[in-house]
Amino acid sequence: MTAVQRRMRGCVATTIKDIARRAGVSPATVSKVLNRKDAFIGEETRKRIWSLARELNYRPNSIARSLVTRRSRVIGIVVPDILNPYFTELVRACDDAARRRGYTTILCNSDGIPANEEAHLTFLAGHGVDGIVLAASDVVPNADLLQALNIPFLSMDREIGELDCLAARVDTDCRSGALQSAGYLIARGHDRIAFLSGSAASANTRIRLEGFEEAHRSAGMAVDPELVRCGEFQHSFGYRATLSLLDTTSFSAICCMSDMLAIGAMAALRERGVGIPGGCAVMGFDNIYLAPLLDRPLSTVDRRIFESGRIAIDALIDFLEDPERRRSAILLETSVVERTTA
Amino acid sequence: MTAVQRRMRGCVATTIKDIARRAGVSPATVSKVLNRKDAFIGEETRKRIWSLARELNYRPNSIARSLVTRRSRVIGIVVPDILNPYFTELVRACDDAARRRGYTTILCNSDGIPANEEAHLTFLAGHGVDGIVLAASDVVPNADLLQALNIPFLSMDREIGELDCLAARVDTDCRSGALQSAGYLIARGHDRIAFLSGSAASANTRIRLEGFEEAHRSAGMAVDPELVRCGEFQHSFGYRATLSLLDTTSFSAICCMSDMLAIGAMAALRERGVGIPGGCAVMGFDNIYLAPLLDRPLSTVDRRIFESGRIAIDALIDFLEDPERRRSAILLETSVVERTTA
DNA sequence: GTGAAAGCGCTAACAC
DNA sequence: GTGTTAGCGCTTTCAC
Repeated sequence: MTAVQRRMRGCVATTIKDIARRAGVSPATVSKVLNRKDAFIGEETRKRIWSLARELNYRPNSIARSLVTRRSRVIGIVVPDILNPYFTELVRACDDAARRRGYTTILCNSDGIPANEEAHLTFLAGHGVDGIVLAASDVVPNADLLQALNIPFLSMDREIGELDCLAARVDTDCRSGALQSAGYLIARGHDRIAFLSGSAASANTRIRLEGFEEAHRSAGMAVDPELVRCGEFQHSFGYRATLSLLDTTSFSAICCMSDMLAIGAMAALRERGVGIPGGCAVMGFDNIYLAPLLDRPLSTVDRRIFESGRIAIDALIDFLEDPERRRSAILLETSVVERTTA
Repeated sequence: MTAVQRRMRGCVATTIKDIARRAGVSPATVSKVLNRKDAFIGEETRKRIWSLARELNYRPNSIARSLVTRRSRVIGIVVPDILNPYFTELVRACDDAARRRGYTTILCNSDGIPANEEAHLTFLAGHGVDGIVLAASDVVPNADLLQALNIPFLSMDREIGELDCLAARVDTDCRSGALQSAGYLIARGHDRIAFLSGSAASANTRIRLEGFEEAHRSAGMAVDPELVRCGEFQHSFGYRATLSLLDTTSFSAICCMSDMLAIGAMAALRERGVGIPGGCAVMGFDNIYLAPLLDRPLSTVDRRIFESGRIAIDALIDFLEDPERRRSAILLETSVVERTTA
């Protein structure tokens, strides 16, 4: 339909054939010149072809090119939800990095639903992406599918077994991040610290809880199970959990495992008239770009989100361009950033 | 290279030919069945083909399909910056809507730089997208380029002349939005209201200022030019401008033309110890998903961001599928949402 | 230095 | 009911 439309309006794009005809050479020659594989092409012809290309406003049809080269220079990115500021930033970082290396990205939101994720994966494969960045908080990826698709991918923020097409795994050292966060609070004299995190079943939560516990251990303290609340990494859970904590126990600080949890927690504290950090200190995690912009700039643990996106894309593209360059795991260090809430 | 790799590992994907061979029919027959254009195909053959497809794990190669059909079922989305929550939400809404209709999106961040925007536009054209959603706050699009590319597009939140390939224009009625916002504040007894907006040169600001002024006019009041500050729609400008207002004049409310401006303004007010809304009321604009989640839930003007994305995509796809269905301009109504800051 | 030919995986006329 | 043919726009091998 559209094809017909275009033709009707006389608006078919210029192809290398058009250029070839007008330059009096073959399409092959034009292709060589335009792709700079023109070592053996006469200076004269080369000039003619380039100027014709400009004049006729030639734009390569990358669909056709991909079909023959079997490379699309497109990378798929699968995240749970781009509305989550952590992923917004990660996606932007990946896109920038990819673009710098001449690649484009296609974004997919899985909403953390395995079925969606699988659908996206097969979709991306069908669309001929060269590689995939797979990021998640909780979901365990379908390793079989990944294997079957046989398309190079990079796993971000999640554990995954050895796979032929795994380019690398990049992860934040969240254990150490949680340790730093709790350590920071303990050093400031807090001894009843609440812990808010995502699903209790997820590796992400388990690992952070380990760090949290270790911080206590090395200070000769124990964690009161009453104070650890696991649910989701989202704002709403931070709000609800804090309200519930306030109702049932006492504490002088909250160690949140995401900035959104911290934002939710602060809303609850404010609602109950608890001062921050006086009545209760709050630590976030991630250091999303909003953290410093809040009414009350949030103290948090920096995960170097932008950098991690760049590193991930670079590792993936390195692998695509030379499969020998496989990296096993890249672990990013965290650091506490002190602002006003703790 | 990659192709070679795959072949080496013996992992070429199943094609329609493979199925045809094993089913003892021609590729054409397989294509017909798989595309459900199988009115004249025997029940028996049909069954065989489907089961073979499943068994061999067939996935259509959409690159090849696009090349011949000249349709990709991909829509390009160009926004200034996905980190801006307004655009994050818009993009997510567009993506959801597109997906529901069987399309995918490719996202491009222009950072509001015309050169980037043009690069993205030609890039998207080269990648065979069926249509483009072009969203911007300030940038005036290159109409010539759009015309030359001749690819259907939809203009979002910006003015644009008549163009052959313009599917529709969707816009929020920001004049009325600003009017409502100022009217709301005036009705609550404020008579010195500051106005914070984006670039003074942009149509977006001009239109909103008109609404702001009209609200004053119809209340028999005048706008003190001292109180209107134009710069950017971003947080940092809201912060700086509020500080400067505080230093130079007096006012009891701020009418912000984006929620991010409001967030910046509130940070400044808090820094100076001005209570909200007691010392100064704050109205936002957009109603981004963060607005209700803030420490102090933000009163604002709802733009129905999600809905606008859906409407835009639907209008664009309607046009793609039937160019008769061109819509001129779609204007979305705003409404005040009252929370805690005004 | 350049071109002819083959083919990427798929669809669409039209023939049988 | 099904197959044949002819491409889509491009790259690439190999022949000249």
